[in-house]
Amino acid sequence: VELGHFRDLARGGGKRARTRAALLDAAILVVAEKGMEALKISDITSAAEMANGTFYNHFNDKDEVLREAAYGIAFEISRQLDDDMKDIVDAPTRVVTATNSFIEIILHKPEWASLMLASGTYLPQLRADVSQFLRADLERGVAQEKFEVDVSDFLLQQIISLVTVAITTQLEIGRNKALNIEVCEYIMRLLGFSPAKARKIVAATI
Amino acid sequence: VELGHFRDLARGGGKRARTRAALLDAAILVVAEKGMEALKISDITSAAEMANGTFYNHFNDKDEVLREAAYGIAFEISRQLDDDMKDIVDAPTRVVTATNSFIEIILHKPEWASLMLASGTYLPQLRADVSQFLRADLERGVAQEKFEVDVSDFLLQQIISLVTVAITTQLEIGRNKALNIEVCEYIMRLLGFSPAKARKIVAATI
Amino acid sequence: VELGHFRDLARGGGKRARTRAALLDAAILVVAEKGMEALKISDITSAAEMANGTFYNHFNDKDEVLREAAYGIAFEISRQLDDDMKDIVDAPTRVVTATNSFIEIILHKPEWASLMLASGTYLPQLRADVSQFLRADLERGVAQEKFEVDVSDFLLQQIISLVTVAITTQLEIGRNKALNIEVCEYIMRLLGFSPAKARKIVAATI
Amino acid sequence: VELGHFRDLARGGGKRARTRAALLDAAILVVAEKGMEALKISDITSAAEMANGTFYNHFNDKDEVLREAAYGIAFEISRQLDDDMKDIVDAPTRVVTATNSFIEIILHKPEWASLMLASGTYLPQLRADVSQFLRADLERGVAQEKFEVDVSDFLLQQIISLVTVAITTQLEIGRNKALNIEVCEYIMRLLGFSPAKARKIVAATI
DNA sequence: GATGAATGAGTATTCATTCAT
DNA sequence: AATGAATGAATACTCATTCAT
Repeated sequence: VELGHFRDLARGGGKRARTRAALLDAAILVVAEKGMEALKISDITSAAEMANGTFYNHFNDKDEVLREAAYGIAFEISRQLDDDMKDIVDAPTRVVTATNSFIEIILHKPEWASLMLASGTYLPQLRADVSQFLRADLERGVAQEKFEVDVSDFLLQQIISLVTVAITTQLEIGRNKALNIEVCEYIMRLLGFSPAKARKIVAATI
Repeated sequence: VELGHFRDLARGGGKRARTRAALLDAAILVVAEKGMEALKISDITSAAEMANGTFYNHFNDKDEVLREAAYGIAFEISRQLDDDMKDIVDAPTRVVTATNSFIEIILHKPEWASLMLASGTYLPQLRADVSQFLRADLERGVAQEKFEVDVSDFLLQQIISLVTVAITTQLEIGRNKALNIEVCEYIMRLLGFSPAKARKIVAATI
Repeated sequence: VELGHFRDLARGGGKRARTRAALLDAAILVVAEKGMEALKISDITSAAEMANGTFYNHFNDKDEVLREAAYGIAFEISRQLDDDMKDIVDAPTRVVTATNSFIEIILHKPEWASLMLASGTYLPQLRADVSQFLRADLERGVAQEKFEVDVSDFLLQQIISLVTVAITTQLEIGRNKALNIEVCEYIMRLLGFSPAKARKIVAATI
Repeated sequence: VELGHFRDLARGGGKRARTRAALLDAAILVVAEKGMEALKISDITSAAEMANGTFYNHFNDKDEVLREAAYGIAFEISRQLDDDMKDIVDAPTRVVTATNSFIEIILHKPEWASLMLASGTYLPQLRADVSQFLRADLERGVAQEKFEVDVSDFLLQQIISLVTVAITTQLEIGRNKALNIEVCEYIMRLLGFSPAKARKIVAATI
């Protein structure tokens, strides 16, 4: 059988770690199915095929398990993004690659999507952490005199919101590569490139 | 005392209409304070200084009162926007004006903001209705050969998300005219204008 | 239009009497549709096309309107039964006639049935009042040396229960003359007649 | 202390089974005290000395607990009746024995009576199940050329209603053996026996 | 007298949390 | 550590009753 991400990490660990991992995986699945609001502890434990009381041996409350799951996922996504981007120096190429890879990673694990998107609202710290990577690339682009913007939190939020829309749209209507290209072009335009230049950069990258 | 929007409309109406209006106003306030998820019927009735049973004389459930409140607000916003825009023919000017006015209207009634923003998720029909105005202006801009985009639902969602971020940011950090200018410039860039042209259009408009 | 029984009686009376009568008629209808347990005051007033507050101008509570309606119906049934029986002296003939007529009257006004049947449980006084007519005929039959029974409350209840079953069965499966004959024969048997004699008496009467 | 019927059955079972049994016993008691209509979940749980939420760990709603209690009681009554009747072949003797034993069993457990009697109305299936035993004995009696009747649902209802009256009367005025004899004689009369023969059969049996 | 809006006590139901086993 | 039964606070919703118009 296919294990969830956390159970996979916990393979070979102790029983406690494996139980905990199973709860984290279950929490992710349940959020994907029912959303964060409708989430019940008993949904998590029954998805993990455990007694409901077991939950409290590992977490104090709903928020705790969700926070931990969200950070775990975010960490894994960062790891994969780092992999994809470690040799790229050109800032526009980095931003386009990051955008496209991020969307692709999430759409390959759609059960992660709900939690990630909701965390934007529920876990401001997570959003801030994630933003730092983007901020670095934007500042790099400004330094390279490629981007014509002031790098600010507001700008970061704007770009993140464009990416978020690209993800939610594809979760609704199904995967669609063209939308990835489209959103990358819009981001490039937003960063100061002309439509033609934006198209060229994106086409050269993904 | 200052009345809420609905009580204001209901002035001179019958007792039933006034009570109903008070509940709509109260629902808006409570959503602004606690969010839509945490909303309890008893919050609404106690904010309206009524017995909880009174709620059910006027609405069947939470959704009904929220839907009605959201549509009422949307209608009022549309009315004001129409006012601001009735004589503008240039598409970019229309888009910039609409964006700026919309943000200003919401920020003048911050208690409307939560409901409006949440309605994007909860009332897809409302979002679709509102989108039509924007779509018309985008298509006008394409016809005028000012905008270099394909008008699609995806594009509409992208632009709406930029505006949404501008609102939520100002709700958090306080009103800031510069952000209105910034988001309008980004939208102009996204629609195909160069940074310089975008700046000029926005500066000429707001 | 056809009026209910009480409005019919109240024709020509004052407005107050007519409103009251309309409520009594409405109560009967609603009991017939929903049963006594599910009965709501607002059901009665809306069936009577009145405001719910009007109810309390005429009755103190549910029980009062139901009691009054039940007695009114019982009185009307008695009147009709008296009519059918005033010239009959033979006790077995009286009992068979009463049984058959009672069932027929109720089945002609099926909206009366629910209230009458329920009143057996809810209004012991009504049941006792009605029983007196039957008791008189039974005692007459004993005096005539036709019935071989001790007349007791228990016996009355037994006979009434047989009649009740005949009514409820026909309310469920539809009217069926044969069941009237059958129940009359069973009552005659119960009162001491042989099956053959019972059949003859019933056949001669209805 | 004396346990209720279900707790008695559940002795030695697990905690879950015992709690469930306690709720079933409590439901029976509460129905006996207040009737089925007035029954509240909180009545049941407080009679069982539990928190109200516990009810929902075991039953979905009122109907479910009542249905289960009614079937449990009916099963126990059947068991006892079977015991009393297993060696009796003569149909009239069987009917008289069954009638008398049924009444006696119920009057020994008066808290069962309300539920059983109400179940006639609320659980048509239960009534139908119970009727089958009576039907078998009536058909046996017809085959033995002892009973002069057509066996029909209507006849079954009639006899059941006579028994029901015998029970309710004794619940009201106290136990009274003579009424058992009386109702058995009436049933025998109804099945075609003369008063004298009916008396003899009943006297020989109980 | 009639109206019907407002009231609020009463009840069912859910679910996070505890804790004995 | 895991279990899962029990708990009870929280909340939605109903409807008899009141009372100002």
